[in-house]
Amino acid sequence: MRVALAPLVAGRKVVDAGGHPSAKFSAAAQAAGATIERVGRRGKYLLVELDDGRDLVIHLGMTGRLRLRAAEHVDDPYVRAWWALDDGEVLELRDVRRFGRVAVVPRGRHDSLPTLAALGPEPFAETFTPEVLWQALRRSRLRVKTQLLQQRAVAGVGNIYADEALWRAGVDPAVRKVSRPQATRLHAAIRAVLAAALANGGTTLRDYRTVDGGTGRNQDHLACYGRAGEPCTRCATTLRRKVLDGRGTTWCPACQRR
DNA sequence: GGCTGGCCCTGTACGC
DNA sequence: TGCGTACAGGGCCAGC
Repeated sequence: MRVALAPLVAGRKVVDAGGHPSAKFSAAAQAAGATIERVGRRGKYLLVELDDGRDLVIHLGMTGRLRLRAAEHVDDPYVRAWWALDDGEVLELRDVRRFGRVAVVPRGRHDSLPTLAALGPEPFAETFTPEVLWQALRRSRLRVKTQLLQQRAVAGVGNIYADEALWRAGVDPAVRKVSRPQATRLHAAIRAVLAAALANGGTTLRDYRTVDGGTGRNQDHLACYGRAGEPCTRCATTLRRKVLDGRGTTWCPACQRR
């Protein structure tokens, strides 16, 4: 997403902007008048650096999608925020379920976005090591899957990739204590699952789209998520599903023993 | 400070 | 066919 978006908007001035009146999107208008310097990313957040020392922070939520279109008016009730650029194009955040979020904050000041402020290391950063993951996980008594979703131990792992990584690592998503060898396997699994997702262009379940409007292919490569009732590809045991701390969770009761 | 559970929101699937 | 209900999910927040 960031890679596709950055060359299209960097250097462009935001001549006008607006957002849905809800608290989640109304801040979009505050970017008007600023010029986009570069586009960065932290976890699931896009950080659009503005030339006036502020960051436009965009979280796509579950169903959010950014797209560029020509300026002529298109009536789309699901556009929650928009930024008109000086080249005549409009960057739009289309988010059917309004789970996304937009904020404009002084550069690096992310206090208003607690999850971003407390975000763990990037999964492919050198600082993210098996030891770092193990130390982070053992600091809390939350279930291991819940910790992954909190983004504190590592950034960018959502529900789908948490299930996939835990399955690949052979770790029960419900455990509250992870051994060092389990953490090592989980570290490798997280990187492998995210690398595969990137290589496949993302995971398309219902509403997800890439920046150019296409769909990802990773859903065709999922080994665990969404396959409850089907045989585990590793041991042929029937995969099961349950709600864990409010999130749908699929796991193999044989491969992922406590 | 850490943890839990509820809430937001809307399209889709399913049962009646 | 049409209606009602359950479900999905990321992150915030109130309450414990």
